[in-house]
Amino acid sequence: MSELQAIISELGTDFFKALSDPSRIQVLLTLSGAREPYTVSRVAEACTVDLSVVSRHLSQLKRAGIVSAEKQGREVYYRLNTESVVKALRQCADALEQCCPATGKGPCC
Amino acid sequence: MSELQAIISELGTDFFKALSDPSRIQVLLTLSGAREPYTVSRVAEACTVDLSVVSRHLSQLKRAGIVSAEKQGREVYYRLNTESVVKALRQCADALEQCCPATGKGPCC
DNA sequence: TAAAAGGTTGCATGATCGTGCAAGTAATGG
DNA sequence: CCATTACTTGCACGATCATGCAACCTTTTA
Repeated sequence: MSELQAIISELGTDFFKALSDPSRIQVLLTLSGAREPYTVSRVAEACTVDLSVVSRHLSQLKRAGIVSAEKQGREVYYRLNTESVVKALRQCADALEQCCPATGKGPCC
Repeated sequence: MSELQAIISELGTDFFKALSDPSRIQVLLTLSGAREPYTVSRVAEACTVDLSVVSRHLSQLKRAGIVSAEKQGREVYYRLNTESVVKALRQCADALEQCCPATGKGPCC
């Protein structure tokens, strides 16, 4: 099994699926611009869809490992898992490049 | 508009959507292991779904800029756009990191 | 204890999507 | 020419999905 396949299998398609919806991207961008963890309500303020929808999107992003949640009282604070997302993207890029380097020495190009 | 938003907007959700299906990942992995461009039939041999489905997936990957196609006679040769995909992944990672560096000096973490 | 606030979940609906089969198109070969 | 090969596209079907509303659960507050 190739390096690339191992990485993608580990990530699962859930990672990319989580990034494949405009509303979820809006949620992600909102969190990326936040100076501190945001509550669901706060995220929803920046979105056009219903709060319940935002809640579901946040759950999905959490399942994909893209955000983390911490409950405090009746509020839930979400934050972007910047490090792990960056790491995942770079691992994909590295594995892809290793398989097919720009030098043209790789197997596929 | 943030750097991250600019990059994601330019990529479009089609990029991530193209990577969010197991069959398309199978197509991508097949091409990533290919030593030269593959015809649709050749890709389909490595996949479990119908050839017509593979044809559609390749079209979608092409629309997302992930693969390129070149017609020669009655055959169509597909190859992975390694460089541009790697570039896109790295740009996302860089923009995300710039927004939220691991040093904790960023706005969101 | 009752009311209110913050989130989550059930439900229904309309839309998109993945799939296979069959028909169609284009190029090659007899 | 007609048949074959390589691929694309129309069509139908079942599954998944995004969404909003309402009901619900949990925690705080009056």
